[in-house]
Amino acid sequence: MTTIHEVAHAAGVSISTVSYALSGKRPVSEKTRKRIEDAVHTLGYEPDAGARMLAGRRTHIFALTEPLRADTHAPTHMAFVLATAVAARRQGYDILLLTDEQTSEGMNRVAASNLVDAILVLDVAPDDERVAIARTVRTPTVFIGLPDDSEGLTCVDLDFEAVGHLAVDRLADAGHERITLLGQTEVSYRRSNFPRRLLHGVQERIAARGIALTWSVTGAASTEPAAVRAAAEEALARGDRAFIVHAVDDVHEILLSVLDEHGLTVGADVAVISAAASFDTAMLSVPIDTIPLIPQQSCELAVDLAVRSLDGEAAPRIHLIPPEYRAVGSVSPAGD
Amino acid sequence: MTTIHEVAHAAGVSISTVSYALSGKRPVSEKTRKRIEDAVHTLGYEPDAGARMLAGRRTHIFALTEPLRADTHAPTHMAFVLATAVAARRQGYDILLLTDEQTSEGMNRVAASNLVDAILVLDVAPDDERVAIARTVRTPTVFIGLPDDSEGLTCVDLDFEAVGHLAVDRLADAGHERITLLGQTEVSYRRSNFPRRLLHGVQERIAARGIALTWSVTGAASTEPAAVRAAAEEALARGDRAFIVHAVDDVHEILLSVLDEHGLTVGADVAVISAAASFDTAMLSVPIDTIPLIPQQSCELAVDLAVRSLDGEAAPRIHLIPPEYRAVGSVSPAGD
DNA sequence: TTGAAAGCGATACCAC
DNA sequence: GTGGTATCGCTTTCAA
Repeated sequence: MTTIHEVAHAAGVSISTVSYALSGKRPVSEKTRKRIEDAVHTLGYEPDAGARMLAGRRTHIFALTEPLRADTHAPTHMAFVLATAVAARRQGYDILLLTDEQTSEGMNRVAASNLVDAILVLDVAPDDERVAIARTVRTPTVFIGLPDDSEGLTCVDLDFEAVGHLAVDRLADAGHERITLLGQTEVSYRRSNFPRRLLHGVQERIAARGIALTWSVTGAASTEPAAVRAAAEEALARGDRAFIVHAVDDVHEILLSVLDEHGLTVGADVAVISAAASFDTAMLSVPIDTIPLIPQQSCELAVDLAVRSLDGEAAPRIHLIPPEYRAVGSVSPAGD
Repeated sequence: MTTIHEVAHAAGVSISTVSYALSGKRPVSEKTRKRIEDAVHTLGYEPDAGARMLAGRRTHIFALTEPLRADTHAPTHMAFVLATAVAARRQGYDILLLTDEQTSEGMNRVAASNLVDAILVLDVAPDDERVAIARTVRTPTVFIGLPDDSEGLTCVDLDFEAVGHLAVDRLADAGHERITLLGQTEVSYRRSNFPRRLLHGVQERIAARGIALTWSVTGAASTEPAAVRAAAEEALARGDRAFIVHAVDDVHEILLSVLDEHGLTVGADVAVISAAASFDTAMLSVPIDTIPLIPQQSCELAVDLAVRSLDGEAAPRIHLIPPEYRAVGSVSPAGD
């Protein structure tokens, strides 16, 4: 195993110079730096993780707690995990996985043993038990999601209420006076809080703009596609010609096929907006305007906040990411 | 931060006794052990991870490399990650995530820096680049999956060929002479090797038993359900009354609904076996005999092998897990 | 059955 | 701009 001593010897300098050359925490002359870098390269030197943790006060590891509930949407969840890992790595951090069954035990353990520099919390529930732990632990913690009680916490999330506002505004501006919201599964309105926040945003804005709303909870599209069809059919029967879809990709496809069966053209006869979807809506059979939920955005910001809090910057606060509207032509004036 | 010194002081012993009491590597009298345990408990002591890594030669961390390809089936993949994490934790190990973009770089880095005790490789491709790295690195590596060239490696996987044999045998024993295999997507037959192995097992056995086989590649069920329907319809038109399904849950459901539309009763008019599925086939609308792929099995064995290889046991070799048939009545004699 | 002390391999302070 | 060295907290001989 290559140690810093061997590198120092090969480069003809002391170990402290090697350390400083690598960390950049002290100026090193151009030539010695070059010699050191060469030695590092030819010897394939990589600082020992344990020694670095012990001597420095950084482990260069973040914990990621992810409670995999039965109703977790795997693709979305994976996108968040991946985005977090990539963002962390770019800042020189690795990700240590903390799964269920060890949620509280795991957080306490990694904190007490100084195994990680910070903890990132995924898939936050309204009454998340990890909130209490985050408050007792010394290790900086960043929530990707928003619990009901976020007092004193650092949280990052898409501004779902603003998503609701934005969606309604677009449809209202296009002249629609009746909107159907195809929502998530019933259970997700209880277990998570972002569906509620989006719904709330929508309700606020329809009230302000005098618009009629019908909100339909959808079942899991894969197991009960009939429920989604039924909701779509009823909406059309009611005369609704504007849809906000806050659901998985399958639900979008079902809606699109129902519209197609009725001979309705998206963007002409009927308006559709996909709200807070994290999959690529360009993959749908018909392009749909979208107000995307971008995992990379939330996760990069979360990692940034974690890093900054290690440097003493960053006071606890909630960071709501403003939504962005991406038009591709699925919304047009009503009745045109 | 609580250190081993404080624990030793509180218990009135030396730090070495504390260390031994906790590791159990040296006998400690009952009373002193009790005193130490009490001190540990009241002080909330947890050994410093960095110090432990440096002094001991174990980090108590396993790396898990998971290349998330575009065609990765998220739920299955998550099941494997989760199963690995749980199994590792039970043996006192945490999981460090190594994603794409850093596959080779990551493996080399964690190995060179002694960050992990072993590396677990998920989602193995036939010509996986991680095979070469595993051979150059000192860190013990266990593959969960089987690459084409597995010389000198430790691999764990379901015996997919045996799954093929078993499925054909059951159908043949029930008197079926014509079988349709609804397989995976085309791309997975190129990118992975377990679909090929299952197919091969099926082909071997139908040849041996003189049975006619039609193999259909299915598209992604969610985006091209029509392709799956078509394959099922053709099979019925051909007169096939026995199906082996090696695909995601959606494909199963489509087949079942086609059978239903034709007035065919599973287990009476037609035989269906689900091969190597990792989801719960009891959740399907009609119960189906299954030869399951159990992530927990592979992952637990893999973790076991990793742990054992640290103790110098376990020589490199391939571990194929024998398949198991679970009958629920979806297979019966042909033409009855 | 228990204790003293020598490392483990970095970081970062104190000198020069 | 560079070098010496105390230090981090634990594991593990070596001794008693």
